[in-house]
This record gives sequence, C-alpha cells and structure tokens, in this order.
Amino acid sequence: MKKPTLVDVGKESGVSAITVSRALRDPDRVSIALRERVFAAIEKLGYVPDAAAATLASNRSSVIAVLVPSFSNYVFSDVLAGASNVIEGTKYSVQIGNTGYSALTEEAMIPKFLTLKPAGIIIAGVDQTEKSRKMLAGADCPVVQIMDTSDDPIDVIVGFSNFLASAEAVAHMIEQGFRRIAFVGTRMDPRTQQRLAGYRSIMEAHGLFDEALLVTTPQKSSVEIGRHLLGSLLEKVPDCDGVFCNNDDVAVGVALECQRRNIRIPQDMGICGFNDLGTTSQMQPAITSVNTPRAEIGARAAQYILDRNTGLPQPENRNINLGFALKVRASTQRKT
Amino acid sequence: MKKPTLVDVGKESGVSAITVSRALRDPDRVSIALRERVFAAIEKLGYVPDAAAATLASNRSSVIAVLVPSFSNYVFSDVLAGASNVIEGTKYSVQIGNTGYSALTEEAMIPKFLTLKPAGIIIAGVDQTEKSRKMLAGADCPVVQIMDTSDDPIDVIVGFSNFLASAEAVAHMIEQGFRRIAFVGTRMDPRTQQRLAGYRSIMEAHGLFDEALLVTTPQKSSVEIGRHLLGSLLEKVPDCDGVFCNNDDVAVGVALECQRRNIRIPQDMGICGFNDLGTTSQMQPAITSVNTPRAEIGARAAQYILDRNTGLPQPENRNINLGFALKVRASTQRKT
DNA sequence: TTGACAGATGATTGCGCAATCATTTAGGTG
DNA sequence: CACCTAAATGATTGCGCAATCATCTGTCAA
Repeated sequence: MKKPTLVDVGKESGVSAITVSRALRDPDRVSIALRERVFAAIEKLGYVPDAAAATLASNRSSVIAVLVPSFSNYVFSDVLAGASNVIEGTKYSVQIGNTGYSALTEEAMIPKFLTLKPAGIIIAGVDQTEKSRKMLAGADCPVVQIMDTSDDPIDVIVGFSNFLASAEAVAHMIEQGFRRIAFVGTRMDPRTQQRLAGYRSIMEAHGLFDEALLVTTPQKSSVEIGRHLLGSLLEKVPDCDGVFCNNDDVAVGVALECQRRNIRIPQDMGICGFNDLGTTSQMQPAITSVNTPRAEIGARAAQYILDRNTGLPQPENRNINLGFALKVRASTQRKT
Repeated sequence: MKKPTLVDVGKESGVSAITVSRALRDPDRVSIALRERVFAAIEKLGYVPDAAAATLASNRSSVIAVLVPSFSNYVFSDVLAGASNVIEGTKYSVQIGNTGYSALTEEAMIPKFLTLKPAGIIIAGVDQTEKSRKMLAGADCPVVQIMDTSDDPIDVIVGFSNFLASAEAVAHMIEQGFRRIAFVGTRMDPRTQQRLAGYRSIMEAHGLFDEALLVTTPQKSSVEIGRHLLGSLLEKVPDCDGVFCNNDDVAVGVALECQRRNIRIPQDMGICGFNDLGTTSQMQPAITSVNTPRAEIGARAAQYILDRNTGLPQPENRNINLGFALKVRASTQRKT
C-alpha cells in the first residue's frame, strides 16, 4: 500500500530505477521501447515523483519563489496571475512570500527561500537592502526583479518606469491647461516615491511645483481614502484644479467626492489615476489612467525563469522594459 | 565555503548533529547550557535548515498548499492575504495552485501537492470530484475547504452560506418593495450557482420568479460587463426594477449605467452587490452589498492547519460558519 | 552502597532520488 | 573480422536530515 518509488516502477517495467528517472527527466536518452514500458508502469502504479528527494539529490528544486509586498494590493495579484498562467502546466510550482513592504522582512525571508534551491526568484522592486542584493546575486538561480527598471539589475528586471509614467501623465495634464495639480499618494512605497519624483520633476520644469500640493498618507489605497484626501486637499489648496493619484482606487474616490461636491470634471478638476484597473474607464466621465502591464510582467518574469532552466543564456539586455500606456480619457480632456 | 549542515554546527558547538536538530525542533529536550552553545554556533555559521532533507527524512514538510480557482479574482487575493498574515513569521510557507475554475484541473493538481507532504491543504469550495475528495480524505494532513458551508466536509470547512447570503439580500429587496428583481451573474462558478439558487428560492416563495429575469455570462466579472449586462437586461425586461449582482464589480457597472441612462437609484432601480469590496459603499448613492469575511476565512483556515500541526485535535464542529453581513445602503432603501 | 530510573545525549540508519562513473550493446570502419 | 565509437543502460554513492534505538549521567530510595 506504500507510495511507489522509482525502484518499484523499475521493477514493474523490468529496468533499473535510474532508467525510469531518465525516462522522466530526459526521455530522448532512453530508447522508445523502454520509454513506453516505463510510462505504462508509471501509469499503472500511479507513481508521482517525490519532490523533496529530487531536490536533495540534485540540489535544485522546481519551486519558483515570488516575493511581493502585499497580496491584498491587487497589482500584485495580477502579477501573480500572469506568472501563474505561464507556470501552471509545467513541472514548476509557485511559493509565495509577503514582505509587508519592509526591506528588512524581505532580507530575513531571502535565506529561507534560498534554501529551497529554487528554480528562480521573482522579487518586487529594486529597493532591496545591500545584504539582500548580495544574497540574491550569489543565488544559484535566475533572479527577476519586477515592477521597475534599472541599469544595474541583480540579474534581470522586468517592468516599466514609474518615474516616466507619472511624468508623462502630469505633462499631459499641464498640456491640457491644468496648473495647480496635486499629487495624492497612499502607502508611499518605493514605486509611489518614484511616481512622486516624476510628478515633481515635471511640475518643477514648468515652474508649477508647490509643496502644498502634495497630499500623502501611509495608509493603503482605497476609494474611501481617495474621498477623504480630496477633502484635505481642498481645505489646504482651494484653488487646486487637478489631481494626479498614485492609484486608481484613489482616483475613483476623488472623482466620487468631486461629484458629491458638484465639482465638475474636467472643467473644475482634472483627475488622473494609475494602473488602469478597470473601474476608471467606466466612470462618468471616464477617468484618465496609466495602464501598466502587470500580468505581462508576471508572465515575462516567469518565462525568463523557465527559459534559463532549460539552458538558455542570460540575454544581452537585462533590463526588460515593457512600458506603460497613458489612457487619456474625459477626466483630463479640456482641449479638443 | 559550503553551506553549513547540522554536522558542522555540531562540531562548532561540540555536540552531535542530532542534538543540534533537537535543539531546533524541541528545545526543551536539550539542556540550557547546550542549547545556548548550539544557538551561538548556528548564529556564527549562518546555518539554515535544509527543507528538502527534513521533508525527506520526516515525511512531513512545512508547506501549506492553497488551491484557488483564480488569482485575478480579488476575492481569493483577500483569502490569500488573510492566510499569509497568519503564516508569515512561522516556519510554514505557502505554495499556491491555480485550478482555473476546473474540477478536473484541480483533480490533476492534487497528487502533485500531496507529494509535497504538506502541513495542510486549503482548497476552495466543496465541488471537488469524487476522486479529488478521496485523495484529500486520504491525505495525511489537515484539509480545509473554504468559501462555503457543508454538513459533510472532507476534514473542516471554513466559510459562509452563499445560498443564505443571497436569499437574505433578495428578501431585503422584496421587503423594500422591489418586485421585478433580476439576477445578474458572471462566471457562474459553483458559488455563483448557489447565490442563484438562493435568489430563486426567495423569488419563488414570493411568486416573483421569472426566467426572463436571469442574466448570466461565463465571462469574468468587471465593471464593464456590469454595464453591458444592464443593457441586455433592460432590453429583455424593461419593467425590471431591481438587480441582484453576484459581484460588486458588476453592481458598480450596473449603477454607473443606470446613472448614464438617468435611471434613478433606488426609486426606479434597486441594486445589490456581493462581497462588499469597498467601492460599493463609496458610490453615490451607496450600494447595498453582502459583506463576506474573505480575509478571516483565509486566516481561520491557516490557523486551523497550524493548530493541528501542533497536536491539537480535530474540533467537534467541523463546519466553521463565519457568516456574512448584509450591508444595507441607499441603493435598496425605498422605505424609511 | 546498591539498584532503579529518568533525563540527556549519541550512533546508526534510511528517506527517494540524481550525479557520477562503469558497463553493455549496436553500428560502422578499414 | 578485429577494432573503435557512440548510444543505451546499470551500479554505486551521497545529498542533509529525523526516527529509532542505545548509551550515559546523575539522583534518589531502600
């Protein structure tokens, strides 16, 4: 009644255990006749390989580690979904870690994940501690940073420039005649900081920057917080005529609060979101947002790991920039 | 330069390897003096246990398997977040599987996860195939079904009744004077089917059921699809005066489309969502929804697995019903 | 003082597999 | 026909740990 092992399958098909192992991992090196007998025996016995034993013997597992700051941030859910689509159906599996937006938590988690001898590691952002970077660089597996760009990735990075994305969005708003454009930011993680930097750089270039226009909170983003923050903003800066939000939820909240206050969009207030999660495009008026390739980032990161594990070399370009797309909608269109 | 093993730690601290192992797993069985020396050596050498070797030797891993139908369905993101909160910081880790809403895919995935010798399995729903049920029942670890209730769980089930939740919501709408209440359903997975059954049972009890009021699509839910479905619905049933949606995104879409068409909420149309994901409560008017304890379900499921692994017995009540909360808001309030 | 006993520690073994090296077989060459 | 080569298969070993059983030490009662 015990779980069959390679030896059992070997006996059943009249070959040695190692031939069974080869038939499974590298079928071309086993003759067709044997291969078929082996597969028949596997089927008959219901043999399933023991991952722990394989990992111990080969010093290499089929686990792909994914470290993200949060699971309740749906941006990372989409990344995970994209990665999962590529990975499901292969021999690889996904083990997840939640760093809670803390570089130190992340640093503590990395050794644990490395002892899994993972087939690859996907990790959010570029703001690892120096120690984390060293551990990852020394890891004997592909490492993919995601959601950002970098000239100096640990191994490979797949993402887009948060700085340029927000810069383009803000430039668009200025071009449409908005002047007192606020930055409304939640959580203030490294990527939000970069969006702030992009905003700031464009605003300063046009002589429009004003500290008073910055409204931030460490809380996580939500529609509700968007509504609150618009209230605080208007108290502080009554002549504000535009809002660039670091997140779509916040943008929807800002829009709903504008409607409640009879502030016309875009005549009195321009609104731009970030991530283009779906609701913004359906609002009335439709809200401009920066579409980010979240699922594709996950998929490309996973595909890179799969490729490296089949022997493909590191590409010459280790900075895979998938870009973004500013979706201009009614909420920021004042010119025709 | 090699990674230190238990033997190395033992040498460093002047004890045998097995004592080191004991100091880590069951410190009480090692004298305080030795324990301290061992921990000092572990620290000094940077020893990290090898999970694969431990799994192989003990036939038991620290992996908790979580099988959900989708990662892009944010309901399951919240479940995962809840579970993760409980698990992070312990020795356990989370490995995820995406069944893609297919019981057969699920059935194929279960053997793979079982060979991990997981510390526990969390699996969505009760609609496993007979074969899946058998495999899970035979698994040498706790198994937690989630997102539903059942008198006959495989091991334990943590969730709420989708049937009762929708029944209560629909009863509330009827009580508020709505009569031609449509059911708008996306995806039509087992839980949506149960919501439909709850809707149907109440509608029939009041003599209000009408096949024409059912609007469903196999597509995944979104705000956009909600808008489209309201269009189809009104074409088919112009006298429709209420909509019960299987999902908040759909409800928001329905509400936005009503606003576009100048259909007054709730005077001309009552709207109720499901899950209470956050946006509904902020809409104007605020949309009624059924709040579901997604994160708590994940957390309780994880906690049960942790408890069982520390030796706690199976509880007498294996059906842990966390309930739901109908959040009555303006979108369905016609009476005072 | 002796023996019994419990607590603390150690030695041995095997988990299931893949890496490594060894052996066999078939096919081709001069 | 002897010889060589490459392909196909097998035997042995060890990965790092925990289970099991064995041994040692000290304490206490009779």
